[in-house]
Amino acid sequence: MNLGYACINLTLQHECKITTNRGMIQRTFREKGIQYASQLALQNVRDLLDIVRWNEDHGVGLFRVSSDVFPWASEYRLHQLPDFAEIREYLEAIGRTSVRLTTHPGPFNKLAGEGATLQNTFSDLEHHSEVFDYMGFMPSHHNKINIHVGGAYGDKAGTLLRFARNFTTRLSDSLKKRLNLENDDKPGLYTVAELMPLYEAIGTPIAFDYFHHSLHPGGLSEREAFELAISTWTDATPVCHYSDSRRTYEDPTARREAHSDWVYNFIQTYGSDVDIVMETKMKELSLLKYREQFLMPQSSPVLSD
DNA sequence: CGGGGTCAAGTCTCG
DNA sequence: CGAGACTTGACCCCG
Repeated sequence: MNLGYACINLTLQHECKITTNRGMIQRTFREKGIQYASQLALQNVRDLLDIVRWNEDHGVGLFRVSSDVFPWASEYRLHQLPDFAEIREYLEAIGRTSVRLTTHPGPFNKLAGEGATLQNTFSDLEHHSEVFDYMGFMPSHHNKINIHVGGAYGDKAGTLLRFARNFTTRLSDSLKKRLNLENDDKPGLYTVAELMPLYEAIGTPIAFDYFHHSLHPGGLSEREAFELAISTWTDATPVCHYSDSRRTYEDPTARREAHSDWVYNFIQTYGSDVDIVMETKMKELSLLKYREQFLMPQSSPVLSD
């Protein structure tokens, strides 16, 4: 099992200002254009390599790449960036590491949407796939591009049909082989069971999100939903997302959907081999702490006393 | 250089 | 019915 975390390494961020999400507001992009976007992207990929190598050095075999590495990516093609040759070398170096890289494009991606929304979704998702191409990854769910269905539009079944049609007819083959779905935390959206027909229609595996499931289980036990979800991964080790509840463990006034800073419970995988992305606010720190608390026998209170 | 207002996109839910 | 959240607070201006 690989444990991983998402987008930010707090240790490197605080010690060396290493981050991958340099960006700019729209006005700055209008004023400075692709030239400046290229400079920021170059710094971002350089730092991404440092973060991925840090992960390797610390036995962290899974990492979610931020979607902010290329600022305003929808406004240009990667090969048009003035610094592209150098950027590409960094992407290739990142791809040669042993860390399993995944990504999670933003909530504006609506593959069941229409018009400009749908066009923007195609462009953003293909961008994520292209970055993985430059990293040298064969298209598969080993390097997943994880999204939510993104809305129900008052008609869950019809929305899934539109999603499946757009997936089948409008996406590149590489993207199709990388895209996967995730269960939602809101009652109006999709449980693992509700995503199964979509998986059966178009083959998009389901990343099981423990916390979302706890908020919106749809009649299945955690074990049932977990096992259903991991049964959909046929070309790669299943990925699950984990967080505890901030409201339960850290702040009774927090929203019920808020993620915790740390992990407080042993992550039950029911005997299956899965990879787990920790979606906790303390990032790699919560991962290191979890490993010490729950995975290293010598630190168990029972044995060390 | 620190603090605060502001910031692309869509949809849903909370307050 | 508007603000806040979502995978992630950071940018940018002003004092």
